[in-house]
Formats: sequence, C-alpha cells, structure tokens
Amino acid sequence: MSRPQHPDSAGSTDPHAGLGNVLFDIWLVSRAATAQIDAAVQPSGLDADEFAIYSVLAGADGMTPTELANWMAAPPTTVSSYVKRFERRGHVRRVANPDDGRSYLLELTASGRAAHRTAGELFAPVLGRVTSALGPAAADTHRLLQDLHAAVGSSEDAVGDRS
Amino acid sequence: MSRPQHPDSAGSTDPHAGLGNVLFDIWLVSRAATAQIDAAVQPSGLDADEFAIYSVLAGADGMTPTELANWMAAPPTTVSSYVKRFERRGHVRRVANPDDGRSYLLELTASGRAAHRTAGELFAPVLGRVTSALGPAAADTHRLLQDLHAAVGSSEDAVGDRS
DNA sequence: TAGAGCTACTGCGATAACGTAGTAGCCAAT
DNA sequence: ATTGGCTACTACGTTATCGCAGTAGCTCTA
Repeated sequence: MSRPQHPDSAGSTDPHAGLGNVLFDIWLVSRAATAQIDAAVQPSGLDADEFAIYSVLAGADGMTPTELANWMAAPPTTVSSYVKRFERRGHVRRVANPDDGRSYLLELTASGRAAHRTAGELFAPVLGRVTSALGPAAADTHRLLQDLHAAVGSSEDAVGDRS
Repeated sequence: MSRPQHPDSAGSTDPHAGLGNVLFDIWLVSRAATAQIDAAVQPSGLDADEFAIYSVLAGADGMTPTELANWMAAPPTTVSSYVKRFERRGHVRRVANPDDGRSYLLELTASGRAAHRTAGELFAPVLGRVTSALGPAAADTHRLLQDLHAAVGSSEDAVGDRS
C-alpha cells in the first residue's frame, strides 16, 4: 500500500471511485468542490480560489503577500498576480508594512468586503448541502481534515522547490 | 455556521489555521498536498495533476475524454489540452472507440507507464510520511474523504456551468 | 557602519486553463 | 431514409499560473 492502485472494481470509470490513497482522495474531492463552488459563486464575479482568498483577508486584515503565499501554498509570483488583479478591481488595497519596507499589508476595501459578502451568500447553500449530506459526521470530518492538513503540512515549504 | 468565518484566533496568520468549514479545509489541504507532490515528483517530468491523471489511466485503460473530464471534474477543453500534451510526450495514445465514432479511448503507452512508475516511486515517500503522521486514523480519514466526495459530488455536473 | 548575504516583492516570458463557437457523429421521430 | 436535436470533441483566443532573474530593503558580522 505504498503506491497508487487502480480503482476498486477493475475497469470502472465511476467518477466517485478513488485510487485507494488519502492524497488522491483530497485531490478528487477538492476538484469536485472547486467546480461546485466556482459555479455557485460565479455571479459574484469571483471564482472559488478568489473567494477563499478574500475570506482569509476578511478574517485577518493586514496580511503580507508572503504570509498569504504560505497560507495557501502558492508561489510568490502567483500571489503577486492575484494582488494586482484584486487591486485592479478595487477590492484590495496595499498598506505600508510598518515592520518591513520591502513588504506591504493587504486589506480588503469596502467594495472588496461587499463582493466577499455576495459570494458568501451564494456559497452558503453549497456548504449547507454538503454539511447536511454529511449529517452528524460533519464535525468529525472537519477535525480530521485539520489533522490531515497538519500531516501534509508537516514537511513545510515545498512551495518554490518546484524549480 | 452557514458562512465563512475568520480564523480561530483573530489576527493569526498561521498557515494551518482553517476558516471553520469543511470546504475550505479541503481547499487548503489540497493546495498543500499538491505543492508537496509537485515538488516530489518533479524529477519525473510530471506534476501532481498529471500524476493523478496518469494514475487513473493506468488503472482503467480505455477511458474516453468525457469520462476523464467527469472523473476529475474538469471542463472538456482542459482535458483536450491534457490529451494533446500527453500525446506530444508519447505517453498517451488514442484508440478508436468502437461504441462511438465521435469519441476515442485513451491509453497509456509503455513510456507513459514508465513515467508513471517513476513518478510513483517519488510519490511513495510523501504518501508514507502523511500516512504515518496520521497514524491509526489513516483508514478513517480515507473513508471520511470518500463520504465527503459523495457529499460534494451529490449535486453533479457543476462543471461547465461556469459559463 | 560597511558590506555580505538574505529575504520580500515584481517584470517578463512561456505555458496552461478553459470559454466560445464551431464540426462531426449519434439517436430519436417521422 | 431524413431531419431535428444531442452529445463528443476541438481550434482559437483570452486570461491565469508561475519560473527566472532582477531590485530594494533587512540583518548580521566584523
């Protein structure tokens, strides 16, 4: 059980068939979830990734690009391009970082928060559906995912090593 | 608890702090895992997504682009471009689909299987690390992720609705 | 307090993702 | 057999991702 195996029943092409390991499960679930969320929040003008990012920014105001990059395991250049895009939309503002002149802090503008709120309303029913489909297991699932995140993230800073 | 909340401790920028809901957990874990796998399998010439796709193809030979698209929740044009790339590498071959003249079946060539094997060997230690970090919870986690996938996927075909 | 070595960010260029708008083959219903 | 409506795939063009290489500001050492 140390490397990927074929789906449960040979020849099956059922989209819900896994590959027998946790990492693939995540990949599959994440793709499905992202597609779902993309479709749901689309009228807000954000996509799933952007909604996620706006959400962190909404919760932790004054975050540096590097912090954001670490948080979402993305390379700095990707974050850079996100920032530029968000700024162009008038959703995000750069504020000087008092602790470091090379850097700056990101914060949502009022209109950024509004967009986030709109997206949040579109997102809610999706989350609701999933949560109720999970039933009482929802809480466990949340906890297990946190553990999983810790397990995966334990060997940090893999980002950028894809040189 | 019907919409995203801020991280556990206000102002925290810890990359492991979640946003308090299952869907974000997945997003975060998946990003971390993908970065990890990207870095690990990189010498094989594949990235994490490609490795995943090669894995399905290895397990279910004779899959149509549409089946693949459903399986990975990707739009058809994305799959199309994957196929073209894989074919250019000599890793995938199209065979006529006896059941449908508009379509074709995908299968890995010998060299595609070789690339997949190489990537698999690079991937194994990553999976091993995660699995052992999870300890006995690994099996539960796997099962919970399957449930989660079912819960998310229950409202199918969101892909393509992002028009 | 100089300056070597780091770290934070970004311009640019290459490649990838994927929406739009087709074409070709399928499957009724006539 | 014909045709109207579907579905499978794809060329093309736009936008996004992200590696490389460069600049500015930080920090430590002497």
